[in-house]
Amino acid sequence: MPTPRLPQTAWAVLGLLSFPGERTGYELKKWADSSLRFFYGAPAFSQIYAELRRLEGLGYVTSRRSGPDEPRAKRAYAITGEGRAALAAWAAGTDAPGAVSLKHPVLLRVWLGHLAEPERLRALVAEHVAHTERELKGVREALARADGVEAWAHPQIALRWSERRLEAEGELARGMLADLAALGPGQPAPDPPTCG
Amino acid sequence: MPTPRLPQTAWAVLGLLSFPGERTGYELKKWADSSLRFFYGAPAFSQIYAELRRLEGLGYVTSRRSGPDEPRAKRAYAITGEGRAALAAWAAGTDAPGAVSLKHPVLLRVWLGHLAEPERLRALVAEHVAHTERELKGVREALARADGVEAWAHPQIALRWSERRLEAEGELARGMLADLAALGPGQPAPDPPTCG
DNA sequence: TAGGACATGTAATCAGTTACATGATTAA
DNA sequence: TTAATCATGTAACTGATTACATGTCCTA
Repeated sequence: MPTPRLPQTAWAVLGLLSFPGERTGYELKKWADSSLRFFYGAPAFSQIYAELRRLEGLGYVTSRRSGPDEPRAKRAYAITGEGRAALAAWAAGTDAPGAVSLKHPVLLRVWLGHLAEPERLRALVAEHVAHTERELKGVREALARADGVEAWAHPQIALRWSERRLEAEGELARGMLADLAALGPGQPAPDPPTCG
Repeated sequence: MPTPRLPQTAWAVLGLLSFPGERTGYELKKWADSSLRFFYGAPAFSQIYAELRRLEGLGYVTSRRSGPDEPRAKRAYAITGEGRAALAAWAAGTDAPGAVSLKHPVLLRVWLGHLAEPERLRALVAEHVAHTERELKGVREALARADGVEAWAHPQIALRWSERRLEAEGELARGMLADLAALGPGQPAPDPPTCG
């Protein structure tokens, strides 16, 4: 059977399980929140559980419930040989990976800057710089946790990339602040919303 | 009436119409493809048309069909005073703009590098560098088109940000290539997919 | 006169989120 | 004993894409 076409998120969830050990959906979500999210985003709980069910249907993971047979007992998942093979086939796929998708609400507002108060715009970007700083802290913590674990060499590279990318994000925002300032006070204030 | 809660994409489409002139859905799509996409992504044709209908329902845009009354005649849209006021209110909104969303398929594969051939991984990232170069060309063309038009000062800042961000993306990829190389040939080849 | 760009739209589907419900376990 | 965290799931919705249908206008 050829590898079925699955959304990237399904491969991401399966990927989370490709590292040694078995884990619950809840744990997967926590892990995604603390590292996957820096370069791919973290799916909601409900979607992780849905993906796990789909992957189990495909035989890519197996689950073991740890309460005897209460409904909704804790359920730990592990990847199967088949799952590992399918994931490797996907990773090796010679077709181009999908396009990078970037949706940047801050930029959207700057782009529309002609309708905003210059000061408000400046504050928005400044807040983004501060937020980026906080994100950077998060990525560094993840990096510290992954440090020295030989099985996590590649995740570490991804996190290092994320760290540098957040540093760049801060730089970029500061550059934009300068561009905004260079517009000068000659810039007209936005139309008063006295519509007609 | 308070500004209704709309998806960011609706504001983006309305934003496209906030610059002088009236345009068709088709033109909006072309414009989104050549500049909005670098920092926010470009919605599909079908979605642009859908958003335009919604915006017209809200009274934020008006349309003028240029064929007499054939169905599906060319239809040019323009923003209304109400639309401009709503957009300005949204832009000024003190609530935090949504989170930056980044989905990077290349990073997803690098993160899962333990299942791939090192050489394949290297090729993947190298291709990404080449792709980034082509994107950079696109952004520079857009920048050239916007050059000197006083009404496009803010779009220009957004494009300048995009240019720098693509330069950084290339840098980042090259850094990752180095990290990958530093893993050395001591790295074990992936499990042969002889599953069990 | 054929092909490509212009132009608009429908239908089907899907990916993904939010809100909600439920209950066990653990720590203050 | 109360709150937080752990843990799993359903239901409803919606944002957005893909594939398709249709037709005009312009140009090589």
